[in-house]
Amino acid sequence: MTKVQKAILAAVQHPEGHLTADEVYMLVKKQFPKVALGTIYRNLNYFADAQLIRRVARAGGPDYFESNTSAHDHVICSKCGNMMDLYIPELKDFLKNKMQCEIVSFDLTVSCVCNNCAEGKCEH
Amino acid sequence: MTKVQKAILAAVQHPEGHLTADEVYMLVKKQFPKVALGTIYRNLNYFADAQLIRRVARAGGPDYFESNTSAHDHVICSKCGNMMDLYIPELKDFLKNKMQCEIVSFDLTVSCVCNNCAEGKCEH
DNA sequence: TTCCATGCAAAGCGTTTGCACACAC
DNA sequence: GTGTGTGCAAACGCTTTGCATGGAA
Repeated sequence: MTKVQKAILAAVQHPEGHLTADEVYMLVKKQFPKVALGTIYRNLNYFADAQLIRRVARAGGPDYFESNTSAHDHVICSKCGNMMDLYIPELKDFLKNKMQCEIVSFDLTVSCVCNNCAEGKCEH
Repeated sequence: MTKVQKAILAAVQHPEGHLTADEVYMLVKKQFPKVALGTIYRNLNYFADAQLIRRVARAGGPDYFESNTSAHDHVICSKCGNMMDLYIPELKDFLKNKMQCEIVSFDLTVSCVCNNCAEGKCEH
């Protein structure tokens, strides 16, 4: 693995972090000023295919990349836009009972006002 | 309301239909050959803002537009790509109990093999 | 005449890709 | 030397936007 690749992986591996390709780009650029955005994308896709990281595709905005590859969904704060992990282990079975076809996968994103925003102390 | 606007609305109002802007464009073009894609988008957005239709945003592909504005989610067949409506009335309360923040909205898309594809008689 | 919807084309955004170079082994 | 990762720039798909025209009231 290349130095650049290590830096990209390290950037994404921020725990609980959900970074856009551009944010990864900015981080890696500090260490390797000549790195190209294409390289970032190429390697993020490579890592995602290899299941080392997970790509969280979003409509109407850039995709996010996260190191948490375990099955989970996401919450996005409608005020600050911060993305957080969401674990609902029972959801899969709940859905399975509602469908009349075999579930291949599912994608849930909940939008809500995060506690920090609700308390007016959000730093995002 | 303009003739073009009526044609756009009529195209989307296909029951159970989920059309991309481009598909609407093709349909309206039959009636108004000089119509522009920008006009399609402008009016689809206008209608969506007015709650006359609903925009179903998708990551990694064009958005869909549907006339069904009631609260519901979607199933997409992983084989043929056909999109269908999904009604799970209990889902909202189910999620409400799982979250520690106030839900603003949520978006669920289930991917599965539709019955037609499973039986090998899918026309899509 | 006034106004707003339209056609057209250009630009926008996020992402991918072709190509030649450069580095590591 | 051989090969694969890289920088760079162009192109991509979908969508939005600026602007001048045209049609309806």
